[in-house]
Amino acid sequence: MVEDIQTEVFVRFPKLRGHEAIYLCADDTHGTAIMIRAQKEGRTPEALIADMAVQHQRDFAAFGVSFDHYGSTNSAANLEQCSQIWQALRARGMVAERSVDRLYDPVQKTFLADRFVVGTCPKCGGLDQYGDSCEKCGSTYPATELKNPRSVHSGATPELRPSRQLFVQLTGLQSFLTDWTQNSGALQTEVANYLAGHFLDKPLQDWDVSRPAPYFGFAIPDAPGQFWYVWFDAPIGYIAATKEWCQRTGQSLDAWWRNPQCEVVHFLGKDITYFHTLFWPALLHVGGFQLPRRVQIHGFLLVNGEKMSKSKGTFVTAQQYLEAGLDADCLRYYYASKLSSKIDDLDFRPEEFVGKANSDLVGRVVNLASRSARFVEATGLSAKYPDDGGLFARAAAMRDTIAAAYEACDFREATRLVMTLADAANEYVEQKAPWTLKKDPARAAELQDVCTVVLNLFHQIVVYLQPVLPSLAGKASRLLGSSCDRWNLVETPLVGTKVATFEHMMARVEAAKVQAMFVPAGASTEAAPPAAKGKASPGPTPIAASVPAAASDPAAAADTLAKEPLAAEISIDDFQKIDLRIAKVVAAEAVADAKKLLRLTLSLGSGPTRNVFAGIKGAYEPEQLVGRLVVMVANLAPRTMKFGMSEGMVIAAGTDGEVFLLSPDQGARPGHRLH
RNA sequence: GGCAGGAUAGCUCAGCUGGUUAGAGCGGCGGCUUCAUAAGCCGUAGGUCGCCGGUUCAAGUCCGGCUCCUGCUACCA
Repeated sequence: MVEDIQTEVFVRFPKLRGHEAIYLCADDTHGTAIMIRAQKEGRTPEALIADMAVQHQRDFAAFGVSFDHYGSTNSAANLEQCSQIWQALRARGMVAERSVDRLYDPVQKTFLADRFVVGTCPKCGGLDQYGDSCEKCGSTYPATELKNPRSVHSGATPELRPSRQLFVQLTGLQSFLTDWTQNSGALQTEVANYLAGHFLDKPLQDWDVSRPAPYFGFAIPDAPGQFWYVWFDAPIGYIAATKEWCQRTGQSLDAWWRNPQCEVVHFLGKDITYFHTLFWPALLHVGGFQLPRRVQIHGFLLVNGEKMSKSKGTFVTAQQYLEAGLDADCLRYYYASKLSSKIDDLDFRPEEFVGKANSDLVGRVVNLASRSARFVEATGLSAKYPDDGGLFARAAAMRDTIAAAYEACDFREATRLVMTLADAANEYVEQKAPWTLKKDPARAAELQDVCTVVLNLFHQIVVYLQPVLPSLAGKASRLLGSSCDRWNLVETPLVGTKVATFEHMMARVEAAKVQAMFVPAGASTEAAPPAAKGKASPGPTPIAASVPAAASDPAAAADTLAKEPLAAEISIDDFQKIDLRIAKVVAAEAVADAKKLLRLTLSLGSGPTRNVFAGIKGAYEPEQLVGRLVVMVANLAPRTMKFGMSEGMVIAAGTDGEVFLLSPDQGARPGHRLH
């Protein structure tokens, strides 16, 4: 969402200035991860990505992010563009073919990336290490050297199988790419240096762009059984999305992608830098398309200085933010006020967020309208713009400086500049004290003049912030009876117009709501080992999850005990009757006819998996459970339920309907007994 | 291990091509005000600019070394 808001602000700016600009985005849908997830959920990848598309677009809409077109890389238009670029690569003799040995999961019938294989480190004997390197001793090795290797997906022992792969040879474009990355100005200097030092200092390696079936993606037309690697078709989706937009609006694709007058700007996260700064420009070059004027790379979103991640429970979704009752414009402003053109990570700090929203937006900006509009509801604005000591002119004169900051993606600077205007305006209010003027009927004209000045300054500020706060701009428009959607409105004061009845424009942020956002159902779960996404968790990270506010409150804890008093004493023998085991969630799905139940497939490491019905539907999404470890009662007598046999029970904590699953510290494996 | 980036007030950061008493916002502290969504205004305290050395009339700013932090990368590109 950081990225989408950043891009959105960037796009609204030229639109505000009267330029023709379009904002395109698409779901990146292909690849192994999606395929396997769909398999686990027992549906087709197409069904999965269709759901994701709906969910993504709903979230974006809720944050005022308005795309001109939202596509998918799994579209006919994209297949067509991919084929065209592929032909161009073939025509230039840039495609090579050779055989490569790859690890293969015989159960899932799929080749495995190294991150999808875990086993024992060949150097230090560390358990459950990835196929590329050991996090315990730091050594690296080929996945084939891993002892007791098993597939993360199925647990099966992988086999080595030869696979015919297609490569794009990039050496011929070395000088072109060197020149573009170092001299075009499209890249941030850190990025240009990174590329120069990592890739361009030696001959570029061939790029492996094919994956053997089964693979969710596009079949390569002239290579049976081969699919394009997701990073081949993903960026081409930019062009495909443009094409779909062109078809809808009757425009020509070439007028955008092959027009030197058209500026293409990409926004992306630092994790996918090289795809967009080497392979992508290479593809564009070969395909005869316009290269991006700017590739703007941003950092990750942190929470309180820590990497935000699902596995640590600090992951907050757009939906959670909104469900906590927080305002979309506040987040937009907060992000904008922290984003510069650099790659720095963006640290979300709750107190700072509350402060910025309340002090900057409510206290300084909206407050301008709120402390002046009421006085002129009856009279409207003065017919002639009064002497304001040069305030309006000074604010108008700042337009180019503010514009330059937007243009440079330095939104932090842009919002800072605008806030200085709000400060000046509040000082003016203070000085003129309209509340004093109001008491003296003889000074009615003066009062009207003062409010005219304040509301005009407010209007300027809102226009300047329109890219960041579109919703506020709309409300200000209704108040002032004038739009706030053209940059040059800051140059001419509004005079003689009516002023509508003042209404609240923005709610103050309550700190409690921000806290609530971090404690959604199931947030404090330690999700599992290296499964799904194939990204390493950095180092040994025990359960660092956010602690529910209530639990850290002694009073609430006492209350909890009162609600559920301690049970009668038992002997150690009694306890040992219960066989508690660590289990891994292999699959999870909602039980259609049940209100509370999820059907879990649990693995104890070996032996048959267990089918367990757990009453946690209200607290956990099935997909967030897959791959994580839980604690189960393994020797509980099986019980026939309406929906089938339940062979065990999953342990969870909570009162009053709360459900918090338990997770072991890192290192515990499925099958371990709790003693 | 390789590479990149960073280290400036309690916090987040500005400090361009080296040049007067190192800045901003937030926070802290003191006061004023009451029109406004307990909002606003004024004042004030805080820094050996990571450490060591060098160049210079002059260095946070350039050069060398060191320490620490972060990220990327290491097999797959």
